[in-house]
Amino acid sequence: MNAPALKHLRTAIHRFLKLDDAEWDMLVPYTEERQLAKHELFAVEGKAAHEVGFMLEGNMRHYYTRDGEEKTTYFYFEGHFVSSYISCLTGKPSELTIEALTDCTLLVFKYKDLQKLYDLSHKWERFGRVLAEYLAIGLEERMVGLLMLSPEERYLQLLDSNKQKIIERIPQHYVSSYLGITPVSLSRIRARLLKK
Amino acid sequence: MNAPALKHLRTAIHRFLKLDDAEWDMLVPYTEERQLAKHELFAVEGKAAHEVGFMLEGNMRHYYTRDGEEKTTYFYFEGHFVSSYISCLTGKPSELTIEALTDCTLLVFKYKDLQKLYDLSHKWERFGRVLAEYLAIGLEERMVGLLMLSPEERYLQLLDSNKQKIIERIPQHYVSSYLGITPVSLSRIRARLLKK
DNA sequence: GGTATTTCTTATCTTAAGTTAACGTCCGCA
DNA sequence: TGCGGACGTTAACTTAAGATAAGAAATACC
Repeated sequence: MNAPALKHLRTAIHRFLKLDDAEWDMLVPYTEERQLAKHELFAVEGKAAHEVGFMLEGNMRHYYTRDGEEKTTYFYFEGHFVSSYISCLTGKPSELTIEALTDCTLLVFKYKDLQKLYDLSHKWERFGRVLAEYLAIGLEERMVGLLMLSPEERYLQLLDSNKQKIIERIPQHYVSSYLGITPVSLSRIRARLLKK
Repeated sequence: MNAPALKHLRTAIHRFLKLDDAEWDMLVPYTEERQLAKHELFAVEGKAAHEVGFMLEGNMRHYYTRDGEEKTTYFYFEGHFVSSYISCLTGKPSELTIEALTDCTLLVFKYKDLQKLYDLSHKWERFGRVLAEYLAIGLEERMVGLLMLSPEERYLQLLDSNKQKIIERIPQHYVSSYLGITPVSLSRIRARLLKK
């Protein structure tokens, strides 16, 4: 077992709620470290997803496909959970694909093992609740941004976030589709902002 | 106690998970029926929210305010839960206002009472998880629609949903801001569609 | 190191949405 | 019942984004 990796995960979980050692130990045997090479996939559209990952290193994106075009709607960074979570929850085929943008290191566990913990432990069930609540809060913020801000404002907001350095290293056409605009449009917005 | 109202709520909860009578009875004493007149508010921007409602009758909207302008981002219908849920979760002041669009009848309970149930009962904790997951799934769908569909497609999608009849009775400028466009724009889209 | 591919920018043209304003209709309320 | 305000439509104009294409820059890969 990779102790620093597990410690990293435990710290991340503790941002949601504190687990005592016994509770934490329930998860450990189910975790497995995994490497993904750049461009490898963690979830594939059309296939039901069964796993949840925790990002130790690297970053990933997820995208939907429409009319043959990929629409990137989310990025994952170090310290985040990564999963086609809705597919895990519903058991239906994933509507999205998750791709490694760089070489990545993950801790992976199966969703059904997490469900076992939900069954066995009220505390883990609570973790599941708080995780879903956290997810919902993030999605709500994102949605409000899409409804209330212009593409330019959304881009500035993204740069303001603490992920600016990483964003700058992500291919721009992925960022543009995250913002809901075309790559050409983002390029123009950037040119406009430079002049100011 | 209003038995049909409670039955309606129980049925709605059972869509998430089944409660036995003892579990259900834990909630009942905390519920209270409430009438809201058209234009009355259920949550107010700037004030922390403490309540969760269940809609027995009528419909509501929630909106954010920006530059003095109201942006409607959600509608609530009969059989839905209504709450400034994020404010309840975080304890922070609500960023949104919830307004009755028609006279409404609600069953209301306090979020802190729900939290008590979370503490007392694994099963209720699970309800909280499933509710949050349901919320997240809905928000994800909404977000993907905003990113991948044109305003016209979003409007058609909204009409296709099972709420068409109700949507048609909601003032159009609320619908337009739900779609992320101006009232003028929605009016043009409608004119365009009529010609087809 | 050099070639091929991907990515980003720039330009042109088209299309649609934003803005503002005018007008008609409907509705609530005095 | 009549007045005032809210709502929806239409029109004219402005602004910005989409589509397409071409070229430059960066990157990947042999």
